[in-house]
Amino acid sequence: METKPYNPGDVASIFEYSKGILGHTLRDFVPVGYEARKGKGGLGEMVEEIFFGYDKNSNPEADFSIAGLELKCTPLKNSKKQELLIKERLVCGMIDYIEEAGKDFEHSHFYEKCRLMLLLFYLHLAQTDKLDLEFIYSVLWQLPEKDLLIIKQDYEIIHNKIVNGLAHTLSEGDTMYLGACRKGQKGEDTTKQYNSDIPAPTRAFCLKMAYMRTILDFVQKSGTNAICNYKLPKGEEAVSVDALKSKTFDSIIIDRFRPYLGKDEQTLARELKINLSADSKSKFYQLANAIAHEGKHSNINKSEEFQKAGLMMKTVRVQANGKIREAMSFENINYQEVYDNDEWLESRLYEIYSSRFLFVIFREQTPDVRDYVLDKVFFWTMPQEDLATAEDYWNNIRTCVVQNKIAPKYFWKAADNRNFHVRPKGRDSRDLVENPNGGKCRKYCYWFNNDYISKIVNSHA
DNA sequence: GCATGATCATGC
DNA sequence: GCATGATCATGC
Repeated sequence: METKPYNPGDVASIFEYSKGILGHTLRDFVPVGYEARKGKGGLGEMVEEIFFGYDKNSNPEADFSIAGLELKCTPLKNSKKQELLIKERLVCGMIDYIEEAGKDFEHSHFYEKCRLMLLLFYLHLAQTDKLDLEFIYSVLWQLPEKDLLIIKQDYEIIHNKIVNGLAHTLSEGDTMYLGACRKGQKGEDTTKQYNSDIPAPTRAFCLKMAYMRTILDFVQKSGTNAICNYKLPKGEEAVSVDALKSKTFDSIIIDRFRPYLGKDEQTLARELKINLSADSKSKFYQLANAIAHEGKHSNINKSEEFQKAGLMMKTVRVQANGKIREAMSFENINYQEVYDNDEWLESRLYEIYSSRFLFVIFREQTPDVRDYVLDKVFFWTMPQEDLATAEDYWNNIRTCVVQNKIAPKYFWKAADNRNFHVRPKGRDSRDLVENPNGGKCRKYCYWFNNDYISKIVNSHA
């Protein structure tokens, strides 16, 4: 048997050896006359063959199966500011609905292969031969115990839908870290599912974008020599490991609100020991944050789990007449991002709108008295059909930005009644930002229309 | 009365 | 200084 420059049965040895590819492309190692593989998975196979000297023909088994290690190559991209960004969610195996229905988490393909991964981040460049892509980071990623608890809960949510013949209703927004993402030609392929005749879109297990970003964040902060298992540098934890052992993440959060349901602003402020300034525009958010975060001063949207999951808490006020007075704003449109990226599924807006939301509803008791009480709390994700509308919305925004038409008359308005609109959001009218077409322009942000929020709130008892 | 544009407190 | 999470304020 051929000797390798590393010990194929030893994780640490493989990891050490892998660092030799950093700053290089496969071209630096490729033998004369090597025939490049095609397709998306081709890069990983070529790394095994060319860099690790792995002979597929003599051993068709999984990557480094002796060491229990899964090799994954995953792309980064450069922003216009030359920052490295995650390009894609990490796909961790197609889901065969029929086969998966008979499994449990501990026997799932995901658990068996992805608990311990050697991640090789490379820089994606369009129209570039795979042999010429540069490898940037190598990280040995062992899913931390706490993440595994959440991922197991994610798996069970996905598995339940599969078993109940609801695979066609799966959505990446159903779950926290482990997602069931669409896969296949234009994301339109369907396949046979378990326990139902309804064809379901083909999907794969994946570690979602937000989770991948925290891995990249870890690598960049600790250097490529570090072996996983880390604490998120900023942001406190929302829930403890111990709590996750007996309850789901969702129920832990929801249960924190129960003792406060029906209570008004002043009572909540008193019980939560918060000094609210009367003219704060985000005082209901502050109250909700104190409840959800168990009195912690920090913003729960910045907590470890909310960040890793891309989960967002939003508060809504419902007037006594049942109407929602205010539309809901999201972050400012990053014109450069919109300008640079022409893929809806890779857009920041898609990430925001396909993420999970924790809605906290306050309801006015007496018309025009503003005596709001905490009314209800629920998790929500945007339905597929609304995401399709969101794609049109994003296409319009992108056209506006690319054609340098960054003004209200070109954007969707609330009056257009299409769920979403664009409106200013800045310190004041002189608050400007760089226009990718040159010069400066006003700040605008993404919004939900009032009636769209109404629909969401009313669909939850 | 509501859609649209304008603006604010806060925290990092 | 600026992003965040919003609400205010006015003109149609």
